[in-house]
Amino acid sequence: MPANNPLILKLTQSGLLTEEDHAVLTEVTRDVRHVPAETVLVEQGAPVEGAPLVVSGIAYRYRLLQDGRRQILGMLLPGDFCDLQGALLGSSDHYTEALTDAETVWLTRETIDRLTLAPTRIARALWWSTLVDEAILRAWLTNMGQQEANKWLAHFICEFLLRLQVVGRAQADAFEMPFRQAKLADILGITSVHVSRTLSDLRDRGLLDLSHRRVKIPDVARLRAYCEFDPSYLHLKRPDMLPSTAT
Amino acid sequence: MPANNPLILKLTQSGLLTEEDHAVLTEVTRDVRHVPAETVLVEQGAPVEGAPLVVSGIAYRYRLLQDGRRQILGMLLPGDFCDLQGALLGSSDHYTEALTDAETVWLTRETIDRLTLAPTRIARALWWSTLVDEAILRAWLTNMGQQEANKWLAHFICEFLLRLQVVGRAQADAFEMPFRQAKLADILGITSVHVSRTLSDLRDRGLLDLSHRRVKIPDVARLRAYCEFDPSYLHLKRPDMLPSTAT
DNA sequence: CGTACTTTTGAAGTGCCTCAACGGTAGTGG
DNA sequence: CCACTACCGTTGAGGCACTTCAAAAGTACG
Repeated sequence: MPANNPLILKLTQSGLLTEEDHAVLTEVTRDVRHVPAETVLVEQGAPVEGAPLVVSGIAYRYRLLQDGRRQILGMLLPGDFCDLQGALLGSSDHYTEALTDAETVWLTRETIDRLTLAPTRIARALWWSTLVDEAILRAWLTNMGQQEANKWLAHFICEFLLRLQVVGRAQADAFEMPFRQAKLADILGITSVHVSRTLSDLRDRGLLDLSHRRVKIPDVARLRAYCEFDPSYLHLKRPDMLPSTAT
Repeated sequence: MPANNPLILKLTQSGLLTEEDHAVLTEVTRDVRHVPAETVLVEQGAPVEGAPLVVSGIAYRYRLLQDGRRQILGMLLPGDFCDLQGALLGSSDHYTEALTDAETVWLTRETIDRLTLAPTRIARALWWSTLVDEAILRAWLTNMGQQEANKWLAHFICEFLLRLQVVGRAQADAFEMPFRQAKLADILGITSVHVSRTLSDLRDRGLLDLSHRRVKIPDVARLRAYCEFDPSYLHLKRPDMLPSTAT
């Protein structure tokens, strides 16, 4: 794995890691495996042995209801663990699936125990990362409960843009949307028909343009103000960082 | 603090603690402080020093929007940390407030560091408990996104009943509801008017009776089936345990 | 250039909201 | 024990956000 190991990039945001920790993390994330899009990485209910880590590409978590409806619970970017929760709790309460073609590293149960039971700062940094995941869930819940669809969609775009920028997968005001409107609907908890109408509405307001899988934001500050986006819940060191290299 | 320390009761569910760990936890939760209902325990945005633990009574987390609307993000029962997240991340992204009169213990930053940076199983058990909190958030998000109000309300009641039973605060099919319909509305993300109609609907179906602050469930299995309640996400050792002593 | 899939648009229906009034339920003081 | 007061919960009527069903238009790919 190259020097810009996304796990190290991410955990550095916790401010906890030392140089030696970098070496340990580099060593345990050596064995990269390629998976095609739509591969199920973790199955709901099944006992979990080890934890997959996303190195490149994007994955997502979701839950299924009895009638087949689906709620997407989170997006996993490079540097994110697919299911550290499941590995530590013993079983997962949701599915995790590759959204795009992706590269993953599977940490074994032994490696996880070694990292999390040892008196290192790595354990705390990994804990930190699950706490940030939890903070994102609280933000989603707030939007789902209190905001109408266009503000909630705008908020999701603001969050996704920023998270992509952190790992160098977005420009300052644009990025490639790696999924279709049907999945956006499963994220927001609305129908794909309404996603289409909501996108038209935001386009008409000049806040957001999504076409040909590409999101372009005319004025990021205005979009943020519109949906009350406050990035502090992501606990980034540089929450207003801007440009970076593209995909 | 008595022998039935709720923190120990809760963390025992993780299956990680030894007898020595119990002694350590007993020692750090000695200094109980009483707070009246509606006391703000953790403020959104403020830097967090130490973490309050609920010993008796009930607290809850919430977020405020600019216009004053509120989304409740979780209920905290005896044995739950109010804001371990905030203590570890450095600042909290939401408010935590006592719902009823409550007893709390404040763990200092030093104690938290000692417990979470040491190579003990306590650190893992505390991490385990934040992961269960996260699993509850995923369940709430799924209900909020995919279920109509009466199923979501029923699901919340099933979860709350079970969590109260674990700490001995509910009977097999009934419990005292410690809050009014307006707060139930802020939990579910609907208006209090609609909470009232939804409760009438569930009462008419014979699934649930809430009156004079007391919830009575004629047939728990039927209510669970109605809202697709599957308690595995709570990661309890005995998910179908039933009776216990009342408050 | 056709085929399959996504997105858009329209029309009608439903769940939930808003506003407003009425009824119930404590708690307080006479 | 009864008034008075202050909420809380219930009910009704009308409106809006989102859904459902269906068809048309746009897009990607062999």
